[in-house]
Amino acid sequence: MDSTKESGDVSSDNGFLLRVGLNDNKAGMQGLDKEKINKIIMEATKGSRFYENELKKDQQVNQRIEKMMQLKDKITSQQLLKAQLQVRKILAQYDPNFMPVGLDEAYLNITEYLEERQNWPEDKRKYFYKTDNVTENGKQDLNAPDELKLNEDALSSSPILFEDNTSLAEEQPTTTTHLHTEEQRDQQLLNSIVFGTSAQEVVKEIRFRIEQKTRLTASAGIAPNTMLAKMCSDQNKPNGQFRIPPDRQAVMDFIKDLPIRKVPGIGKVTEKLLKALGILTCSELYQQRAPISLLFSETSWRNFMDISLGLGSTHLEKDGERKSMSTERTFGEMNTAEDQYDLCQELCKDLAQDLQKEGLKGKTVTLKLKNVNFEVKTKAFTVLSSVSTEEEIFAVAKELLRTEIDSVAPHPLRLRLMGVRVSGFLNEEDKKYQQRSITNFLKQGKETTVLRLQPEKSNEDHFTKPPETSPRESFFDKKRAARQKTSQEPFINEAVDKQNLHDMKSSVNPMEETGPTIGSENSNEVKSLTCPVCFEEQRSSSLEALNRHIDECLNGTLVKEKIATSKSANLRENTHNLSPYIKHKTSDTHTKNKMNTLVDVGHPSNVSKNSISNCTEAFAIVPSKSRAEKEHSLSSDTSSYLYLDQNVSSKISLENAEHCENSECVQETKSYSSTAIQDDILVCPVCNLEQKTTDLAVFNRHVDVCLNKGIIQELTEEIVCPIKNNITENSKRIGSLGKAPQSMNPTTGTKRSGLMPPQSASKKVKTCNSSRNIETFFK
DNA sequence: GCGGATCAC
DNA sequence: TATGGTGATCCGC
Repeated sequence: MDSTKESGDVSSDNGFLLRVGLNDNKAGMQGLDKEKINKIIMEATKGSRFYENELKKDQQVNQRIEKMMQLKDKITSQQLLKAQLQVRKILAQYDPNFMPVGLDEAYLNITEYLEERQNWPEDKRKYFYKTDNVTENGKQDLNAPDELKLNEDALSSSPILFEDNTSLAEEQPTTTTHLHTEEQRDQQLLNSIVFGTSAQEVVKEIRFRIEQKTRLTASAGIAPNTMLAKMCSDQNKPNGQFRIPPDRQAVMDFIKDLPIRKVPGIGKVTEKLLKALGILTCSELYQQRAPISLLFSETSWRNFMDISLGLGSTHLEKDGERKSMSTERTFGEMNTAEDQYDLCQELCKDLAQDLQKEGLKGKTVTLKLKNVNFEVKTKAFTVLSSVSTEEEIFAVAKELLRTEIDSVAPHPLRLRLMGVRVSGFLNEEDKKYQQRSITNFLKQGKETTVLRLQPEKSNEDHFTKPPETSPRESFFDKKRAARQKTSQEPFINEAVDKQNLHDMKSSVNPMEETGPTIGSENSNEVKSLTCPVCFEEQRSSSLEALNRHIDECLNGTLVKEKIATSKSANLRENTHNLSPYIKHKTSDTHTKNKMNTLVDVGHPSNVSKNSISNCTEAFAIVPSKSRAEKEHSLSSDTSSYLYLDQNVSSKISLENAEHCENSECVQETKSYSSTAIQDDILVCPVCNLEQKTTDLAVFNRHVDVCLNKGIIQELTEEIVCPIKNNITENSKRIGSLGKAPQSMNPTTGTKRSGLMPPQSASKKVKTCNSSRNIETFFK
């Protein structure tokens, strides 16, 4: 914000000097001390009517500029949006399930379309292009459809953007119906083009239509899989296409001398690492597979091998659910805590708005900081419930920021970037569940938790003032102090405590933030005392007695709950209903290694130097979202990848049994075993009692009961939603597979199965143990 | 889960 | 060319 203001001032100064100051562009004026002279002029004229008037006029011009820029942003974003829609409409005709990548790329599987097209009459494959003056340059005969690259002159000299022309011939690839005169007819025929039935032809057609419609050119790659298609699209970059036939030899020929950097997924760093091993090309990647297997992770090695063999994904995954959302900002050095908290809150506000637009609630808040030395640091914290509002996010982010500020005190944090991210989104089911449990929890536990807190005086406004440095007493303070054996980062403890407070919305101070989910009304009135842990109403009205009870409850000494150890199947349902601590994941099928045909359509009118007139204009029109995005759009491609499912030659498969092990499963196993399971003994993190059972479903149920005793009944009565997961099977694996290799391919590995609720067992459990100190705390 | 790092666009 | 912004993933803890 400051930087904007600054640059605004600077530019207006410059503008003003342009008006009043010395113009040294004239002949014979070079070499003079321009600045000095300008200074003298300014001084001399300052205060004069002329000066004032010039100033006024200059300001008016500045205002005009500002308005103009706003308008420009508006226009450009609309136009780009329109172009995007148009392109997508076209692509959908070739593959309704095409996969967009970003704003300007897409993968298509045109196998089916191609089959269908084989029998199409010529008329159905004929398109018209419109030009301003056909006769002018005589280059309109697009007679080179057999060339790999479309006649560039022809394509780029058809610069009509059919803005409002809905009767655009391109839309109706039939001939004469809308022609009125012979002349028009001849004209149209002259400007028509028929595309063939091959993949190459189809892709040419697509590119042609895109350009006619939007004036954006595109590059394309056609290959047996997405990876190859993408690399193909690079081959004839500005406004061209390239095809690798679905043939093993062709693939290997293509791959052979390809620099590894061309491979999607291999970036600057990986390139350098491999280079150090003398690996520059894909074939060298294969030759050096032995050392690579020793020097890189299993995942990386597999990925490298896939690359060197030309293997890539052959199915287009639908856009998965979003996994995180963030916002960040770069600025000139910011070093006062106050500014930093303010900015942090602003980011939270923006993020909250974005989250709410998509109706998302997440559990993990991550603060990202970049200092003036460009060093990046992230700090994350996961809450027990979820966050979505500005206040909720800020409550966490603020604490994360506070730690960082404190960590360098008394020096200031010298920041150049700050960002806030929310991840760990709840699915619909979780949302319902959380809402229920939180409301119930609060209903029942609110008063007591309020009472449990130490009185506090401050009226501090957390949102605008730097928070005090001394941690406040809170719900868990005593417990923590008593139990904490390992020394923890002070911040984390504090944050956890505060978050617990926050979760319970149990502000001691009514002036303090009160979340929207629960009002603070009556929070001072105590009618009954209910233990927030076991939800049992307490007979004694003595707060001390209650506190003692809570202590005991947390210690587990009061928990008499006996969990049945039977492994009855219906536990699965219960587990699900209560809270899905453990869920079985389906393994993603590793389909990657089929040799299929993939096409990559298009680059953007990559503003190649020779087609600038054609493309620049179109690309200058870019959404207003960010300057960076604009620049990016100016320099990159609208590529679409076409995927042809022509099965081919040798199927080189790296698949083996390990692929059955979904990486998430493995990870779950690992983390779970590191938290709750040790040597097959399950210890409830709430009551701290050893559980006799080894059945995780049973164990989970116990944890549920422990945590949500009051709510459980209600939920089990109301929600019946059987799941298919085989928990028993899963639970058997857990513990024994703790060190199973993570074998998924990065492109398919960590995608969540659409059928499965995203909350994994480990996540839930880990949430309970939500941070290291909580874990310790419970122990 | 956390934090650092890499990568794509 | 360098720098930004957003989102995803991996890896070692």
